[in-house]
Amino acid sequence: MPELPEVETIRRGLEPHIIGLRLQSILVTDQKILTPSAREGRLAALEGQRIEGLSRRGKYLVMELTRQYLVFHLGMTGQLTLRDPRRPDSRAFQRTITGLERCEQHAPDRHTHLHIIFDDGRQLLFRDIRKFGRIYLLSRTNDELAGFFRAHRLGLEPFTAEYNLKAFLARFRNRKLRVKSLLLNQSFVAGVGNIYADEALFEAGIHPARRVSSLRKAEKERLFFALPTVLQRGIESGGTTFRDFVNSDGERGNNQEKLLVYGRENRRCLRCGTPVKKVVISQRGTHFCPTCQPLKRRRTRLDRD
DNA sequence: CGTTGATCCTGGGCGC
DNA sequence: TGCGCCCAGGATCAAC
Repeated sequence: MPELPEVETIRRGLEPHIIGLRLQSILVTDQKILTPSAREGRLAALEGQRIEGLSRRGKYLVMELTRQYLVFHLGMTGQLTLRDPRRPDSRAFQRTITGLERCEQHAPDRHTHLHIIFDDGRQLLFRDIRKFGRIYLLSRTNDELAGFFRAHRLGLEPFTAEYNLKAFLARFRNRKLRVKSLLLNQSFVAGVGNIYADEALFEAGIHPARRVSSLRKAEKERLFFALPTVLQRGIESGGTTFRDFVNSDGERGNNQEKLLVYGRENRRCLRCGTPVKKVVISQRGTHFCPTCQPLKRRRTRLDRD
């Protein structure tokens, strides 16, 4: 479930600690998470390369090395944590109450599929219970990164200049799918997943089952502003942890306490008190307030005969 | 091309 | 206590 805010939280946590480090060795214990570009010993080429940058595009985390890019996608349950073997580990990846577990690194276990060992002895561990995560290896010398994102059809990047109202409105075209489905499509706005899609639609007062073609301009504009709002809130709260997300220090996020509809089925809407409903759209659990996000436009004086 | 639905994967929660 | 069942969902791919 790592979406843009969770990946950005990890990026910000790792960046100050790993820039400048040299990769000493890579240990792979499950090839499943490696795409063909990173398989069959190709990761050995990383040894000796230095980390020059750590960036993010949508839900992808990009480690910029001397000659190559190591690209991570965390899928549903992917975790990237730093570990110093000279320091004590937390006992296990136990579920803990938010805030209790502070800066406790975790020892590798049977779900840890990749170890990157740095020249100072520290390790970056990739752990992924459901193995939906993927690791890609790209050339940096003949820059394959832009082509990679093009091939994966990544759309507008929030918090950049390309995320502007004109480009946003242009991406609706004459599409017929439901607005929730559009938000989950990474070729629309990159980095939005199930949680933040529901939150943005609540923020914008739009029913998730609305057909995109039925949206009025004012509604599209509200959505344009709602998306960065909920994403920014997620980043500032250190990401959303329902079960598996932890930051690079092994800590849980706090944004689950700030969510307005996601995971609040049958509980009262925090704005109006109506019980929050949950339906399935595009095979995804979808939460909304039937009052704040009406499916049909309420009749107003102007609508009457 | 646009859209929908199956698929991958594991642990947790539930009913019995 | 334990078993079987079902659910959670991001991206990809097949099908229409």
